[in-house]
Amino acid sequence: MPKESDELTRLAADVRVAAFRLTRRLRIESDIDDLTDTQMTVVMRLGHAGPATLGQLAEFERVSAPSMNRTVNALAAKGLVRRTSDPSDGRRVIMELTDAGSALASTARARRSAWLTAAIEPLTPDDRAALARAAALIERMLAP
Amino acid sequence: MPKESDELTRLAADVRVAAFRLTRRLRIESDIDDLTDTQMTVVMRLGHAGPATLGQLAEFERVSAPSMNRTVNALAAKGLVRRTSDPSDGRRVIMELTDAGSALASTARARRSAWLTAAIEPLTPDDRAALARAAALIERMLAP
DNA sequence: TATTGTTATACTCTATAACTATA
DNA sequence: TATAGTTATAGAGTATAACAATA
Repeated sequence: MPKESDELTRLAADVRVAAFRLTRRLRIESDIDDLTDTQMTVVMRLGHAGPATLGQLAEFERVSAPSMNRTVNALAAKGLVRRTSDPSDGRRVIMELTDAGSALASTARARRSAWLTAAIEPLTPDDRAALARAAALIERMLAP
Repeated sequence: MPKESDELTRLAADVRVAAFRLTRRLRIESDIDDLTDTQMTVVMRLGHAGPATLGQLAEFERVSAPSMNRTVNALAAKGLVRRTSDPSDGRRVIMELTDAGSALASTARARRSAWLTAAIEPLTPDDRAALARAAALIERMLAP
């Protein structure tokens, strides 16, 4: 009979591997020409979490401010992101998606969902419940 | 009462978001100085799936052969990866981890597992079972 | 003086095209 | 001729340091 800690370690490894593989696959599904991974990540972040300052984006993506500035410049040049100044603090610049940027985020989201929805569709109600529960558990783990 | 398809879409979105967030967090946990994300990914791949040719690595990581060649050069310069020629086909070059590379992969794996194991440890047996089942389901979805 | 963003500069990652060696 | 890998060159991402504007 395996030790309790062995089971834990095994489960952690299984969850980790599943998350990495699924993420990789979903990223492939949502691949969009003319946008690098970095740029796509920022578009998805703005689409999901709404407008953000340059510093917030840099911190979340864990890149330097100059690096994020460059990425935002590229997205702005493509007409996907718009800069507006914060009325309450002149130092701050708010980044938000343009209509084209929102549309692109929606398209990418739809592609990802399409693949995953098709994969989930044939599952039994019990299986689906397990997935739902696991997703909720992970969200709880990640919560501050 | 929501339509069946709405539930599906919602579940797919929840699973997708959970996988992305967990992956991001796990990547941060395994951050190791002096190795870029790309380099670390290749080390983990070789550690997990064993030796591979340059072409196989490039295809799996979805980068060009020259790009992967450069990454492998960097890893070889750091003493983490070793090139050996395929005895059965002189064109091919097999990449494999050195002892130092294997050790580094183990360290990264341990760091990731440490965080996730700690997060799973306080869960009830039912919750753990849901995670295990979800991980197995995802592996099945990804299977060819 | 501290914070937010930007510019300057240098190094790494990436791709396409051209080249070498082997099948 | 086709395939696996490498080298050459150019464009994009990244970081640190220095600068500008606002709090």
